[in-house]
Amino acid sequence: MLKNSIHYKHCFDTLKKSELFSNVDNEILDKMLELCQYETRSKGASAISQHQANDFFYIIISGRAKVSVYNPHNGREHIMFLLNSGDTFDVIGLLDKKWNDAFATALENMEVLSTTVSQARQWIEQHPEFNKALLPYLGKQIHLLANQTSDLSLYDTEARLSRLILRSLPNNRLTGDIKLLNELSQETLAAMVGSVRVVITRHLQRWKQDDIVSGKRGKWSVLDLQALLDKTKK
Amino acid sequence: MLKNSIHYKHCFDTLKKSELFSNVDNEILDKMLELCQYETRSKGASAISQHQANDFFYIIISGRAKVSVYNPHNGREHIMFLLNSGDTFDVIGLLDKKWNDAFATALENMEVLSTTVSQARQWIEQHPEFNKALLPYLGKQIHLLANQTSDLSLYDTEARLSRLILRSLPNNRLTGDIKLLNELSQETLAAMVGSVRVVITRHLQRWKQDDIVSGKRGKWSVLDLQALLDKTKK
DNA sequence: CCAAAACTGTAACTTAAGTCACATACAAAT
DNA sequence: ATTTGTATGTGACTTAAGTTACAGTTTTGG
Repeated sequence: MLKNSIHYKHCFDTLKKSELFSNVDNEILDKMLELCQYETRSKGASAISQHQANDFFYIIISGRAKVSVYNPHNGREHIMFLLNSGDTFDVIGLLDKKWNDAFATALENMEVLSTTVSQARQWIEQHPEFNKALLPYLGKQIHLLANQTSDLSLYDTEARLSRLILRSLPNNRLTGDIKLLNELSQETLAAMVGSVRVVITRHLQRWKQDDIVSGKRGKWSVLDLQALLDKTKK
Repeated sequence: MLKNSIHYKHCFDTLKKSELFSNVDNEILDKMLELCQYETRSKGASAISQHQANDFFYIIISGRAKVSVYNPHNGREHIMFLLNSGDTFDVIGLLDKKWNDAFATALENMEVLSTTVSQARQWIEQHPEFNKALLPYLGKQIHLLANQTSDLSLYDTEARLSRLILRSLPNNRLTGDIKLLNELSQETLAAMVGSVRVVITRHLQRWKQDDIVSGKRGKWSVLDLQALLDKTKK
């Protein structure tokens, strides 16, 4: 991307606010941006496919994406990560060469910066100070995966759904509207907790009967936080 | 550990053969070893407990350990990793500060090197060249977790068990004795695939009836590799 | 070498959580 | 406004995979 691009400042500022790049020196960030392409993806587009995996590396400027794996034999999908502004795809693929099962799909219209995986790898090698941000970022990803693994193995669908919801609540506001529930379809929620749509609907309706949540169809609120907490511990 | 310790050479040689430390310069490895304590753990001992997590960092010299999470409400365990000679616990805890759910237990008598987490972090910061080994090592851990997540979410217990077995087969020898099955109890296998012991027994006996495997009680062999492969794809 | 402990095999039973099918409700588009 | 498509709510049915219980077998440790 050329520095005089109309998108340049926007991208620069976004990265400056991100966890991964905020501490990178301005001049170095400038150089990095020059190596990237500014691209857009429209809702539903797969940002990268299984087949071209490992060829490109993306940094998200705006819009959300899901990273998922599929089982072709029963058509089910599992969503491993939701990616937001400042996130990358696929940082895991930078670490070694064997990550090709997952792929990303745009949930909304997106702006991304793209470069090649080898270029990104080079960049990491040449900027060891970047590891100060990279290692904690990787740590977060690992925690997310570890949580999913333990949830899937140790808890039932009701507990997993309540855990997902509670984890997504902003720390300061422990009740009221549930952003997560209201922004993602039940189908998507199901794919995030490793279940299917009907089961999610069932739990939500049951909770509604028991006055744990209220609302319907994309307008939910938590009424009884403690009850929801109890559900996570079965 | 003092350089004249009787364990010194043994430890040094082990690390020299490990993925993570083999490329560290001898002199630097010497310095590192000086900062570590040589300790032993007997079978069944928890190498580290949930409560003291993040205080100590261990490098395994000999013996195996499991890293697991528990659900206290139903008593079930899930094994996230098996650790071998050259592995560390907990490398994930080095990345950030929020990893305290998992704990390690010795499956056999073990020799370990211990140091503090802050010391290990310092060491990483002071030796950025170490990242060349660390990043792929982290990549492996992430792949393992990602595989577990997708297996748990997308496949049934039979597929998960066959996947575990097939992944553990040495690449060169695709049939014959199954090392993994024969060294781990069915209870342990169950905890690795996110199921319970009886279900594992059921599948194994069913496979035996169908001439896919043969043997019993810790002496199993694969008879029909293709059939086992087919099981992974349901 | 023997007793205790741990592991394995099997059966009967229960249930969470799938599948399938369809009606309804809302949203987007022309 | 009407149509088209997507998302949601609900019921009937099926089944994988849990739970419990117990007997037989092998290993371990004193």
